[in-house]
Amino acid sequence: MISSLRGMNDILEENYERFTHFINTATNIAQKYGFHFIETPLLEETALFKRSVGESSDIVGKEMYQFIDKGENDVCLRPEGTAGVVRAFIQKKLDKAGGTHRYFYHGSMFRYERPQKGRLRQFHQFGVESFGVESVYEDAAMIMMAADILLACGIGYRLQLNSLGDSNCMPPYKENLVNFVTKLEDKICEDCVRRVATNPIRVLDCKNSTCQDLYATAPKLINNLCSTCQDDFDKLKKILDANSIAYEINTNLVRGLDYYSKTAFEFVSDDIGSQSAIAGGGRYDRLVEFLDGRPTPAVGFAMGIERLMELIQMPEVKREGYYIGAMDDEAVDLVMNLAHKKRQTDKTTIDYKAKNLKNHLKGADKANARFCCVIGTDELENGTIWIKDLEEKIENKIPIMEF
RNA sequence: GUGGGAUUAGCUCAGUUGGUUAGAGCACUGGUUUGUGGUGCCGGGGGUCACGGGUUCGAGCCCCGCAUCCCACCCCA
Repeated sequence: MISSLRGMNDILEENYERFTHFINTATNIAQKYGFHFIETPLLEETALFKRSVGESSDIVGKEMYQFIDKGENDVCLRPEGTAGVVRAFIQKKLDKAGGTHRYFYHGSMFRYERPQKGRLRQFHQFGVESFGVESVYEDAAMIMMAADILLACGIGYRLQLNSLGDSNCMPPYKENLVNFVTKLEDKICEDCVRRVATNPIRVLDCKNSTCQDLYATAPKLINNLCSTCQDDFDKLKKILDANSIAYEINTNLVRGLDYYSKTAFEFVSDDIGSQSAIAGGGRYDRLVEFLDGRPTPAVGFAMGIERLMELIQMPEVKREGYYIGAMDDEAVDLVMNLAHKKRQTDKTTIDYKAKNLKNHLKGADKANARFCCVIGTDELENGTIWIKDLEEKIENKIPIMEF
């Protein structure tokens, strides 16, 4: 038997119901916020991700499905969605057109990681990206949209917030931190030594308690923001307060992708194990420029659909449509004919075998039909059909012509 | 990538110190004497015990390998 590749799952049956329910709910809400659907290719030039996500990130450094195609192009399966959307935005010259452009997308992402619960090699994200709005109100709207989607799906969460600063305050802070940590280099753990070289801010997040003690007096970015960043961060908190969105400040929250600046946020669930981030995003004002576009402010977030799936509260399934069965072999052809007619307007289930009434009622239950319709000898003779409303428990016979 | 655990029917799991034809519940399917369901009763199908080796007279059970999933690290959605 050939089975699917490691970390790559099929989505079917009950999982498909959950999956589509989420997509429909999220799509609906994104549209209410004025976002439009965008679809970008799964395969992109490798350079796109190296330049956007950043070569220092784990995603690009060791998790990409990268290969040389038959035309000798260096390509890879997208590990995240933002880079492709930004590329499309620039390619369509919307950066030069000006104005605001808001998109949402959903689809497969690929990362060559060791799978565990909530971490797959092919997984699905729902994401949104907003271009051209510098105002921090847009950051707040993003967070509110994500919160609305989670709420609509009945998913509980904790919202963590941080500011990563901008090109004014981040570089000097980073230098400051590197100096601080470098002095401790012989005392900190191996991972931290590596982090100093790749993504220094991550050391603050280290789980090693020795490291944590050493970093207690480390400079915090949140105390070193420039006035613009500080004002925006304060304003963001005010907007969220005014709209009853609860949050906690996590000064160690660092997005793993290099392109983020200023607002960074993460929605976390305590009910799905160690892979607890269910949505994450933030502002990325410099990314369009990095990818050769005209400087354009932007903000976005992405949600991990598989992680949300088991948290989604599914709406109660209601009885729907018709079930039609025959109690006599001679009636089967007629049943088939009626079903074809009924299917033009309603969901209709049909049993091809003649059975007694009890079994048809059982079948109608199993199909979760609202109406159980049966044709037996009596009905054949009189040209009628027996119909029972399984919810209201009302039954009657009507002429077949009126069915 | 590192360390640990698990793997028996479609699903959730039993399976004794290694010993005959490997079990249960649920699900599926059929019947239930006269046309009333979701919740009665009786029956039926379904397993290369993940896979590959080894030890043994004999392996679901012991040993080695491998795959997948799970947990932690790491990372992130």
